Amino acid sequence: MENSDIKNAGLKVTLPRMKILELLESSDDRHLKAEDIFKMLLDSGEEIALATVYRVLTQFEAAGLVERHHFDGGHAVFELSDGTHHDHLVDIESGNVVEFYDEKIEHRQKEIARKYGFTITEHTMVLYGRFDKIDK
Amino acid sequence: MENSDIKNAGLKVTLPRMKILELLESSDDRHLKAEDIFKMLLDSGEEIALATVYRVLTQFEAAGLVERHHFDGGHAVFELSDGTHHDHLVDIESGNVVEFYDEKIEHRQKEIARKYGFTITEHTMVLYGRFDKIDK
DNA sequence: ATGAATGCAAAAACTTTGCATGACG
DNA sequence: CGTCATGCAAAGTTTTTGCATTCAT
Repeated sequence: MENSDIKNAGLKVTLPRMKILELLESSDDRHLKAEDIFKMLLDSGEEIALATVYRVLTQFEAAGLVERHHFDGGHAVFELSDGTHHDHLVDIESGNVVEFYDEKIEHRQKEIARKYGFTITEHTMVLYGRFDKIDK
Repeated sequence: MENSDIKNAGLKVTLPRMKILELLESSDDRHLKAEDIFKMLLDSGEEIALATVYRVLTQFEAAGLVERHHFDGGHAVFELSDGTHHDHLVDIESGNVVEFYDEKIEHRQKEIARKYGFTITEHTMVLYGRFDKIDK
């Protein structure tokens, strides 16, 4: 259960934290803005402040529970981290996000870092574009 | 000269636009925040408004003259586009940015897009980390 | 009980916009 | 000269912070 995740992060198990974590786990859309989360929680009858959402997400990020991404658009999106790294395809029309992982790219990134004498702590790759229409 | 760039973009050649373009061309740091540009111009004695910097950068971006990136940190950085695509190494301590281009990665990205039925219009790859200390 | 977490409101950081004035072609 | 661009200030967004109150342990 997710309570242990919160505890392991050295955080008290509070209602807001549980609700946010539950929402991130159950949401269809894995990539949510703070405001999305805030509104979804309000809609489901929770009492929560937007400031709390930001604070909790920042704590979860520090604990490695979630990842914060800055896709184009000037706002951050958060996703539950699943331990494994992955990159993103972002549909510039719908905003839909698809995750992918490619061993060749990961490997090549390491080679590049070595070439530049660079130690990677984190990396993001985002392909912006459109998913082909499936006209039938 | 850069005046033709501005004209080709369908924009009047005004002092603010020229100064911003000149600064982007001459700056040591190729990646600047709007506020950086604003302050640098003020420091060099120009009279300009921050709003103008944002407006001009947005126009330049639309014209393909500059690129806007959203690295981690909640603010956009702008760089003069040189026609060729490249990716970035960002030093998480100093904020220094190094550009690189890797044919293998570009090629692999296209393969991935094809696999997902995705048409890429743009893409960014950022490696965050540290440049190895060169202790002598 | 006591230290941490929350809610609220205010503020901060970044960016956009309305409008009167000024400059380009 | 007409139109487009600028400056200024105000407003919009997104995110952070201070403080009194509430909650978890």
